Amino acid sequence: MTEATPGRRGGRQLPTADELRIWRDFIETTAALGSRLESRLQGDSSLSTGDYAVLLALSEAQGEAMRSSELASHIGWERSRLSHHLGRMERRGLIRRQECATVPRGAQVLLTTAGADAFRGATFPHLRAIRELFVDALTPEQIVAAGEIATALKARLDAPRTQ
Amino acid sequence: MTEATPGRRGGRQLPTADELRIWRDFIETTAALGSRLESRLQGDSSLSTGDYAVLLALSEAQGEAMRSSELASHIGWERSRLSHHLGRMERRGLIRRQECATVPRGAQVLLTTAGADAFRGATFPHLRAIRELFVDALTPEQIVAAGEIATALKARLDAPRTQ
DNA sequence: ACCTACCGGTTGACGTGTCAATGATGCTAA
DNA sequence: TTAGCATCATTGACACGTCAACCGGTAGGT
Repeated sequence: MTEATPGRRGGRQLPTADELRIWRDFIETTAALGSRLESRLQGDSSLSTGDYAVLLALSEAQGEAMRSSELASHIGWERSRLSHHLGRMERRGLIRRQECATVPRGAQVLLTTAGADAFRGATFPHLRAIRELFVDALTPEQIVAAGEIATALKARLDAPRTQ
Repeated sequence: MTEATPGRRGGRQLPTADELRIWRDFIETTAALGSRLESRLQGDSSLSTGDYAVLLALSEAQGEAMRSSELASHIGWERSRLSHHLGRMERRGLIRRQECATVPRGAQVLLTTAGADAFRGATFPHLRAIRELFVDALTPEQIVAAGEIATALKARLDAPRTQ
């Protein structure tokens, strides 16, 4: 729709100065928002957002357990990243790993009671921080717009041709 | 304005399910956009976005040189982070460091010719990637909205009380 | 039976980021 | 003068992410 006429808009190769200024504001602010959330979570619960994502997925799984690669695809991580992270979480006693009986070569990831406790303690302050720093910072219309922008950006990222 | 009546909106402590879904889409997509830009830049020029930020600042400085802490505050980094990064960039020959004549204990950061070349080679593909993945993915109205959202989020992040 | 190819998971190397501690230097006040 | 004290920059320890290599095992084809 926006790309119907390659004459004006599609012909340009580079962003304008205004577009570039908005781009920088946008990417830097969202990155800063992410790190602020990260450090709030860290201070409130000694968990990273990565820890939180893993614990959330395990909490919602039946038996509070999942196969490793299943967990990886559920939270959208590479297997290697998850393996490293699980190693660190295991050292801190948040999860356990054991061989999977049903699937050969599969590894079950189990929530420990310490992990479940940490997750429960982290949830409320984390959601409150999301509300303070994101929801309350925007008007309802802006929240809707943010959702639409995310959808549009995601569609472009997932599009095969543009790489 | 939005916060005038604590009855409906200000009274709630936690985000709604819809708000939370938008939050996740938003933060995950912007993070993915950042990493895609990162890997595009890496592939096109063997520079990271951190390298690019440093080289951009130095290119625009008179004499293609800046004092270290000046550079740090210009691109919004902690001095420690910059010091580590400059060490890696120096190993790759992109910059040089030397004692500053004017300021005692100050360190001048200088662009090398290799650094300037790398920056020149990286600029065009980087800006093109920004256009493809951000500008072209959004309607003009969405770009404006993205700028306003970034401004609102930044204002909240900078507000002292909410921390 | 054997070779190959894939699959699930781990590991190592390295770049990156934060935090806290450490020099090195100049300023200021007892 | 000397005892703090702030400032500029670096360093070390550690968490985190990606990439490529690896390992053990199952499955298919010959």
